[in-house]
Amino acid sequence: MSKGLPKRSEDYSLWYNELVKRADLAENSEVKGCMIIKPYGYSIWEKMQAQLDRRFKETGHENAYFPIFIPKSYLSKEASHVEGFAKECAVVTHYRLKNSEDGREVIVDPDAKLEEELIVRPTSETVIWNTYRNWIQSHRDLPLLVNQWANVVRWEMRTRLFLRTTEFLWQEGHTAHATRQQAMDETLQMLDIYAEFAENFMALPVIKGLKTESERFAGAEDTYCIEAMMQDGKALQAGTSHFLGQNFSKAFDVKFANAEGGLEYVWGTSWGVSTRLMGALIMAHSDDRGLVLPPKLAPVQVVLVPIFKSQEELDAVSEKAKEIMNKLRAIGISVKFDDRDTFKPGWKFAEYELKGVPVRIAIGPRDLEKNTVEIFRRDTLSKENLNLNDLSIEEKVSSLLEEIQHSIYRKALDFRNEMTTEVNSWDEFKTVLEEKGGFISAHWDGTPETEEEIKAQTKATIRCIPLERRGEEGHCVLTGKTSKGRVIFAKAY
RNA sequence: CGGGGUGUAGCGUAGUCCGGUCAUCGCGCCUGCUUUGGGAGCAGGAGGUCGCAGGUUCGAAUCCUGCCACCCCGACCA
Repeated sequence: MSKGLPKRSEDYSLWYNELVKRADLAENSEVKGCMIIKPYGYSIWEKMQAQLDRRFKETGHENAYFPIFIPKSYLSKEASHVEGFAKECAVVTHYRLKNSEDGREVIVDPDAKLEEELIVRPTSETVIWNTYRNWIQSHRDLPLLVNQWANVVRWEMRTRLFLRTTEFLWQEGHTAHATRQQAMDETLQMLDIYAEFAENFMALPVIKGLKTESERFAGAEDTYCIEAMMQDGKALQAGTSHFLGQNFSKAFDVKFANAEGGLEYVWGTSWGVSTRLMGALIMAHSDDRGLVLPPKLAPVQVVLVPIFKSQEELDAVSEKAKEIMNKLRAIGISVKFDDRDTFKPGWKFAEYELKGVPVRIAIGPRDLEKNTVEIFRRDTLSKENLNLNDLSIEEKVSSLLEEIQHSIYRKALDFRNEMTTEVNSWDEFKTVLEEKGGFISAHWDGTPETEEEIKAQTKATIRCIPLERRGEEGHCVLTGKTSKGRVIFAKAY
């Protein structure tokens, strides 16, 4: 078996799957469609969680936890919500097991049938709005700004590690407001938080936009999203923020007494990002050697690899390595010193590249003589010899980490720009989509019928109507009818 | 649920048409020696109801029947 990964350019899916497994991020569970997130992968998710959670708290949100089980009747209360979710849910019908007659296996006890089935949450709007009815009476109870970190289950037909798994981890915010404007402000605020997180921490450029009616969340009045481009030119929806209007407050009868003494339905939002972000992170930056992690999310930012032949050499090198490690840790850089003698340096180099550690420092006997180290950056694969007499290692590493963070963002942005094409005719649309891929910026007549027809012919969907688009009248790329502006088309995950 | 594949050691595989020293090879694992600045070399070793159940045969990984599981393409989708 070859030790390298499959080539990204040859088989993108195979490359992705192998990378996820080999870099120790996750693996398929024996339970179909479910994923086991391994410790290394989970530690990246934890870093993402920490940053997002910090921003949620800074903007006044609090965490809470709601049940995983939803009585079936709750799901029937919001008509379009039923449409959107009813088909893909796991259902609990019984609450007890018993031994079979011959005692050789465990069976579902037929006597333990639930009167009302419980649905394993595909999302929590219904349980939460059912609860909000009791929490909200007055305008003084508003706004109610709650987030929960949870798992949800959607019984998808086809799954893919991180991008679409039967069970996934996410964060879902659910807020209630006194006015339409406040709810809309919240919706857009959270969209901004997602976009900033993607760009500043994941080094992932995203397009903020509005979903079309057919791509809208079931039960929302408007769905906003951030869309990212992967290295194969396909689009990935990386996060959504929904303006729910009064749909759920009406369905669950959540009213408040306003300052004038009148009774009104509250205005809602919900917003979420999931472990799919892990998939986005992996697919956006990685190469044929493995993962490339942005320093701000790397569980290990710097790895120190000693080169030695004997215990004496290791002792001498270790002393120097630990000195460097302490200096780096003192300024908040996460450092791992890998002094295992069960693996050789070359093996370690390859391993940490596979795992995406941004910076590697190698120190051997030759370095001790000259007071140097070899420093390697993962994103560009370039090596440099540093003389420690001439510079401060802390300053060097910390500026290098910043440089890497910036550089991989820039690279992803350049790629996206290069892979975004403005097209003005149907022939051009099909040619570009087929031969180049990526995002296509084109005029659309605004009808679901046209959108559907384009999807049927090309598999491309409207990823979003960008929030920042210049006012430009035009003609629909398919029908030639008038259009108020360009939208982003792409094949999507 | 449609269409196409595949099940052989922890992983990846050869062998299946043409039944008979055929259970192959690589990775990984274990032991020893030599190695250690880019995934080490050599020697030895452990590990298998060939997906399951029947059948044909002197003899089945191989042929036949049934079942099961998984993968890929579609429908579904954060």
